[in-house]
Amino acid sequence: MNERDGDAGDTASRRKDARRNKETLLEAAAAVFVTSGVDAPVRDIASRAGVGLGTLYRHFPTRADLIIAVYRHQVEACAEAGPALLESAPTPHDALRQWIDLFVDFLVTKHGLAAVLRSDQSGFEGLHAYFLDRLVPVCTQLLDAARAAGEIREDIPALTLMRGVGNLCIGAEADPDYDARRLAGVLVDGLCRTR
Amino acid sequence: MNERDGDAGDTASRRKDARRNKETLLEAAAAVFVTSGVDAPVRDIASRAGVGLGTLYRHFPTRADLIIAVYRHQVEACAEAGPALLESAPTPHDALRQWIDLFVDFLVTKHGLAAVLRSDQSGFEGLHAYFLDRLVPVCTQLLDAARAAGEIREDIPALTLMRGVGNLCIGAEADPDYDARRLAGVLVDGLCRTR
DNA sequence: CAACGATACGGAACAACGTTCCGTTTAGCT
DNA sequence: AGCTAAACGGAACGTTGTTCCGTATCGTTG
Repeated sequence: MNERDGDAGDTASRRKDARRNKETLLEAAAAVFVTSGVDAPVRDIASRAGVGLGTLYRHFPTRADLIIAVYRHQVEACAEAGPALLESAPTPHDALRQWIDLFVDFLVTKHGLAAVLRSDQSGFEGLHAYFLDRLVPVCTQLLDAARAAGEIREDIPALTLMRGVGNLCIGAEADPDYDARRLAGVLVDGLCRTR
Repeated sequence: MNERDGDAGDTASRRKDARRNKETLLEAAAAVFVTSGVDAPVRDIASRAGVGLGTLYRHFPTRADLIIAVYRHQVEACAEAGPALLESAPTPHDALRQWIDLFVDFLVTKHGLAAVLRSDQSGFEGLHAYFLDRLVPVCTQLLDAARAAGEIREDIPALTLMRGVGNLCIGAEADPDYDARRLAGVLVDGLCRTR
């Protein structure tokens, strides 16, 4: 819970083998995630890193911590894109739409990440919480701006929208006929106050 | 695959203990599903029915077959509601909206059913196929009618819409702050050609 | 109605998973 | 060099879904 900020701090360990192993594990995990998805067995990652299971679990007490560590940079980038888009886009609603596109692309790119984001599976509360803590405020900002401009309906909270978009992305990478990006676009369109 | 029609036929077995056990299993499964969700361990269902694992697996070779059998009636009702709504609703788009509401209610009521509908998990292809075979044609009919009336955009296939709505329902039963029904409504709104 | 063969039964056993635990090794300070 | 705290590996545990087979039982047939 206190690992929320910067990588420089928590990678610090007295022993350099520990630091090296953590790094190796991150690389191995990233590699395995792209080939087998985030559901890949923990053992695969450990063996790919040439490391024991105990080592993996000491560095990343739960599978969620590993996923968070692997994708932290990209989540950060997505979060930072929010305010930027708000300035560059013609309208707040356009900014929102573009940001959602970013978010969708991120989720769809990682095999099964979206599926794992629904925290009802035990052990993933951490992942869920991290995503929400970092991205919901950004989404709220975009939504508020669009609301203030009178562009969208007022009764959809950021958290609901994000969970909805996240859910829409589930299984998107497996099936080319299911276009999660377009569907998310439709959802954002539906936010507009018409009628 | 040939279990698709009527229950009267396939429940027929020479031995009445077999028939009785199948019935008991269905009741036990339904009961366990409402308390523990469709993810409930198979052993729970078998023991609740006072029956061995082998018995359960002989009657329902895969967990999906069990789920299908338990919910067949309700799926059927949902499917039949489609054409009816098309006649009773003022516009095709209204019919579509109401039908989606029905579909969402069905999914949200069953704990975790929506989550399990994404067939990427092995063993659930059957469930996925059953739902799709039965409901996609209905949804297609509603969509076509709305398209013919010029009410909605044309580039969202029924399958995509249904998978999207199904995904939106994932985890809805667990968290009162996540309103899948409203979100599905927004999605259907987004289908309307505006701008 | 008795015997027999097909059918169904129960649950032990297997495989795959995440996670825990602990005896062993080793890095880095004194 | 020696010592201790830290990190290591991987066997072992608990929980899944699923398979398998020796045993019990039903329904028919002589």
